[in-house]
Amino acid sequence: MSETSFVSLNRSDLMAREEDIDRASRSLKAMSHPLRLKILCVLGNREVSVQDIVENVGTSQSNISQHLAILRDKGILKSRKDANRVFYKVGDDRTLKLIEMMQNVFCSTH
Amino acid sequence: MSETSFVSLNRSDLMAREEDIDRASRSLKAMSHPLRLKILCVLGNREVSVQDIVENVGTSQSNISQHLAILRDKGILKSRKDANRVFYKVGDDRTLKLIEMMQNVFCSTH
DNA sequence: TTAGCGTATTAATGGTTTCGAATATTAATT
DNA sequence: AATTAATATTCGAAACCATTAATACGCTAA
Repeated sequence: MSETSFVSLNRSDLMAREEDIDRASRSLKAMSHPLRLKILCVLGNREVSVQDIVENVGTSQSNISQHLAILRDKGILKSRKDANRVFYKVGDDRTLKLIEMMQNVFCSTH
Repeated sequence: MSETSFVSLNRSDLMAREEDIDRASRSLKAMSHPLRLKILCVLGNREVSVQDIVENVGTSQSNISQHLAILRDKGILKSRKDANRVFYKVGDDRTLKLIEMMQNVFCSTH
């Protein structure tokens, strides 16, 4: 009875597991910086060079590079080197889907 | 047929505007702490008392209260006082939808 | 080989977040 | 009025994050 009324401790809840929570919050945290979110929006489902990201996002190359490193290290972006340049893209379909969904939720032109 | 093809540098893009980006990143940031994400998952579409949140999330009352304040101040939660207790719920449908979508994306039991 | 481009790294600084502990507030109960 | 219950607030220390500036690295082309 002390387990509260109907406020579900139910372990079968979606996202009930700590592991899911931690994974999700790590990803969200990585995405929740304005520059990083903008990077993700610039990328969308394409593969874009650092150069182009810098131009489109609008901060220094060094700053972009650091944010890209964070997104890469957290498993959100993948990179590919081609000669002189490095191309980034969103690493998996789940994340891409989440970005699209955030656009749905947050974008006013819509 | 909407978004599979390109997601572009095009300035008419969804989430192209700084304002959307900032709003989105503020919300994401508020949601991206493990305890706060867990609070949101415990809430779902229901209204739950602080007491029950404390029991279900598992940290001190003070800590929960601080996290609830952050979520409330950022416009993610709304609260209602009933005598001695305070009940919280997710503040708007957009946010609720986002939470559901994150569950879709991140939860393994699924 | 040198020069130059594109990208990454490092270090220093300043800013923000987090948590525990203590205390305050408010409402109900005795 | 005093006590207890539920929630909120404040403070300070530690940890963490972001930005700039400077520099390094790796590649390509003269």
